[in-house]
Amino acid sequence: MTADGPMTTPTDQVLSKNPDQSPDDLLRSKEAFISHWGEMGSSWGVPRSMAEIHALLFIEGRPLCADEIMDRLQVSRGNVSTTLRQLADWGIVTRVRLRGDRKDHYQAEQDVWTLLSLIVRARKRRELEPLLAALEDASSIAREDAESADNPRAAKEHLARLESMQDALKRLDRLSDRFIGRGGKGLDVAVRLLTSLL
Amino acid sequence: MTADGPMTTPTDQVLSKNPDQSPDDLLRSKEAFISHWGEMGSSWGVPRSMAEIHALLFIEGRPLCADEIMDRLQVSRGNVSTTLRQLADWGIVTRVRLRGDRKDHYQAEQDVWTLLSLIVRARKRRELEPLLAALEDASSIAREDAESADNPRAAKEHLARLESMQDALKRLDRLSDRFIGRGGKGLDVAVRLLTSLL
DNA sequence: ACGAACTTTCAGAATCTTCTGAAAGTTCGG
DNA sequence: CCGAACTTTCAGAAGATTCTGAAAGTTCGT
Repeated sequence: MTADGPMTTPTDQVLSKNPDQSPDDLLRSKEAFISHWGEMGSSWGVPRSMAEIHALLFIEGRPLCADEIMDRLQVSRGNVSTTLRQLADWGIVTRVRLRGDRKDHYQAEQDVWTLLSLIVRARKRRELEPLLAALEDASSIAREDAESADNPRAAKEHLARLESMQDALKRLDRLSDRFIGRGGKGLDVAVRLLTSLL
Repeated sequence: MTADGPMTTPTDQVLSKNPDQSPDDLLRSKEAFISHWGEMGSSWGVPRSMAEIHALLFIEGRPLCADEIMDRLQVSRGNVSTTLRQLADWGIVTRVRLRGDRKDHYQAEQDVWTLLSLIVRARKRRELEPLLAALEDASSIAREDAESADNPRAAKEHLARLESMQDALKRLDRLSDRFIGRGGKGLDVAVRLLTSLL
């Protein structure tokens, strides 16, 4: 610890004397990030408060406890508890125990590419995979039907459409397995690769 | 409801003689596709009925009019009208005029890669770009602050976090411009490329 | 210019999602 | 084992989104 100032308990930053100017630009910038991230989340089917809680943890960088989150974002304890669990399930937030404090603290993944990979992985599991399974079923039905239908032409065209959709999604599915694979750098690598090639 | 007047739409294929077996497997397969696509849409922030209308048009392949959509999916005329306009704005459905019929008919893009590109393009415009603009602002604030703050250390770390997020998203943004760029085959090409390289 | 055919609009209803908060559950030091 | 500290749960409230349907608007043939 370098002594380049008085006691720097991280939380105090907000309360520090701000003699003349700015009504705390740092805080304003954080809040801006939080609300825009929340906004984006909500248009992608992620509850706004979940995205905001994640944004707060990401932008603070340090582990926060439930109470601090409640205060900063004005959300209920129940909501915070439930949401943190989900974020932890996705793997983009980790529970951290601070010495001498019984409270759970939570810290967000700080590497953006790893973060994006984890998000992709979670959504792929929850949404893409079930859809693929369903398409598989629909194709089976269609395939059987294509044999013994009174209109084999229509049945075949239908099957072709289903399969073209299935093929494309399967390809994306397999591809994302690789991105996501080990580490979390897969996505980063893929993006750099494409950028240089295309 | 909404069963007024004599309707002699081409939907009658459904009613074709089905002597002994199947309670129409073709139709069942279509419905399965429609409801799963609707399901997926709704978990990605697309209104279920919008996804279903798109699914119906995609899986039928031929141009359908508002009345046929209303009948098949049991949704209101207003909903169909509004939704079709949005789908047309996204570019994944096109209005088609059929000779000798005053009704508008709508047809869905049939190439899956083109379809996916169009979806990506629309969402990028609606959501990614505004977020990037906001991040730009937040970074400016943070950058100014980093100079004249009482805690330059904290300010710098904050700025670094903001910028790492911004960089990653910008990269994705630029990359998707290229995928989407010409034709609609860009995505297809990118996916094949990656699959062969990774 | 009129009216029939068709489409769009939009206020309010219906529905679905998310959030709250208090009670129940858990954990841990002593 | 008790009680304080903390977390989780979940029924119902609040809020947001989506849908309906009837009225208004548009277009087109005559």
